[in-house]
Amino acid sequence: MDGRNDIAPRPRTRIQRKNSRAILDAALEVFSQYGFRGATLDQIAEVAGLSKPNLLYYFPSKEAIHVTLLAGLLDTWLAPLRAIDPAGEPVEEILGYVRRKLELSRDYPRESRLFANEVLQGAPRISGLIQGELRDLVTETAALIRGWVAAGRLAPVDPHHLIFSIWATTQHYADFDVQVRGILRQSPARTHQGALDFLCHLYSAALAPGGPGLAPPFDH
Amino acid sequence: MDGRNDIAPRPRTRIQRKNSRAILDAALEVFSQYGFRGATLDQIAEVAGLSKPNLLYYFPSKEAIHVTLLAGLLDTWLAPLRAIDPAGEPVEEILGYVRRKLELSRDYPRESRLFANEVLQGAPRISGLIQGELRDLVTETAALIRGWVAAGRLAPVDPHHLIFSIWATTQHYADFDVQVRGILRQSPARTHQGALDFLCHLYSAALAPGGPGLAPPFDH
DNA sequence: CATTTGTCTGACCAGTCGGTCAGCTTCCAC
DNA sequence: GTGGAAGCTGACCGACTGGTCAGACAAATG
Repeated sequence: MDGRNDIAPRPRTRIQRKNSRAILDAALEVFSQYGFRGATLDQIAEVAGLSKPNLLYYFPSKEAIHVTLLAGLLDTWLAPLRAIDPAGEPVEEILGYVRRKLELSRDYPRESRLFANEVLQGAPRISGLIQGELRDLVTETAALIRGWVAAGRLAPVDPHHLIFSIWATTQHYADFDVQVRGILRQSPARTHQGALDFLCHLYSAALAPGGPGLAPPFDH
Repeated sequence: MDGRNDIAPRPRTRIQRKNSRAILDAALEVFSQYGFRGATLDQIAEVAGLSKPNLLYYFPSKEAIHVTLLAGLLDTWLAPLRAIDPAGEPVEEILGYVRRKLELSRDYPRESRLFANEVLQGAPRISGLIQGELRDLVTETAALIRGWVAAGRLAPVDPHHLIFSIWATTQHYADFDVQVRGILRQSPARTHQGALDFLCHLYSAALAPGGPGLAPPFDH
C-alpha cells in the first residue's frame, strides 16, 4: 500500500528502482535549471514521463526529492578531494585535483549547478552537511597542505583559500556555462582544454616551492 | 493617473524617487536570496514597507523590477574592468583589478548573488547583455592582455581564462559566502584579507613575465 | 480463478501567486 | 480652499502550486 516513502532505504523491486532513478534524474535536470522554488512537480513529472501523483508515490514530498539529490551528490563531489594522495608529489597532487574537479564540471554540470543554487540561496537544506562532512574533509586537507608547506615542498599559501580558489575556478565552467559560452564562442571541448592549460599554469606557478612570492605580497 | 510604469525614464518627484529606490533595494534583497521565481511580490512589498498594489503602481510587473535591477547592475559590475589602465604596469593593473573585484564582492554581495542566480539559470533575461556589452568589453580587455603578453611584459596566458578565473575566485566569496563562512569560521574582514593575500600571490606568481612556466605545462 | 499486494491515475483541494480595479487619501498649484 | 492630479489600498480574480484520495489497474500468489 505504502510506496517507498522513506528517504534512506533504497528501492527493492525493478520498477521501483527504474522509476526512482527516472524521478531523480528528471529532478536533477529541473532543479539545477530553476532552483528549488522555481521548479515544479509537474515539470519534473513531465520530464520523468510519470504523473504527478506517481512522483508522490515514490517520494513523500518535493523537498524529499531535493534532499535525496543533494545527499547523494556530496560523495561524488568530494571524491576528487579524497583522492589526493598525502604520499604523492605536492604540486602534482594539487594539479591532479584541479584536473579531476574540472572534469567533474564538464561531465556533471547539472550536479554542480544544483549545488551552486542551493549554496547561493543560503544552503537552507544542507547547512548541516557543509559544517559537518564537508568542513571536516577540508580541515583535513588543509592540514595536509600546511604540512607540505612546512616541509618546503610547496610555496607558502593559505590552504583554505587555495581550496576555495580551485573550487571557484573549476566550478565556474559548469555554473556560469552560459556566460562562458556567450563570451568564448568555441566548442566545449576546446574551452575545457584551454581552462585546463590555464589552471595548470596558474597553480604550478603559484605553488612551486622557492618561487618568486615567498613573502606576503601585501602588508596588512 | 499612471505611475512611472516605463522602465527607462527615471522618476521625477521626490516620492517617486524615494519609493522606487525602496522597491529596488528590497527587490535586490529578496531576488538575490531566493532567485526570480523563488521571490514573491508580497515579500518584496513587505521588505520595502509598501503594499503590493503600490509596488505595481511604480513597476508594471515583477519581471520589470528584476530587469531594472539587472540593467542597473552591469555598469557597477564592469567598472573595475574598465578601470584597467592600458598604460600601467601589466601585473600591477591586473592585481589592482583583482583587488577591486574582491572589494565589490565584499561590499555588494547581493548584487553578485543576483547576477549569479540569473546566469546560473541560463540568463534568460540578460543573454543580450552578456553577448553584447559584456562580451565586447571582455574582448577588448583580452586584446589588451594579449598585447602585454606579446610585449613580454606578462607571462603567456590565455586572457579569457585569466579573466574567468578572476571573476570566479573573487565572486566566490560573495556567491558562496555561506559555504566559506561554514568552513572558515572567522570574521568577514579577516577572510577578505586572507583572500586578497592569497589571490595576489596566486596571480603575481603566475603572471610575472619570464617566470617558471613559459611553455604550456601540458601537451594537448 | 480469486485474493492480495504493489503500481498508478483523474479529480480534486486549500493555499499562494502575479496582477487588476474601483475608489480612497494626500498633495500641491492656483 | 478647492480642484485635479498623484499616491495609495482593500478586495478581488484566475492561474498555478504542492499535495491528497478513492479507486482503477497490474502482477504476483494461492
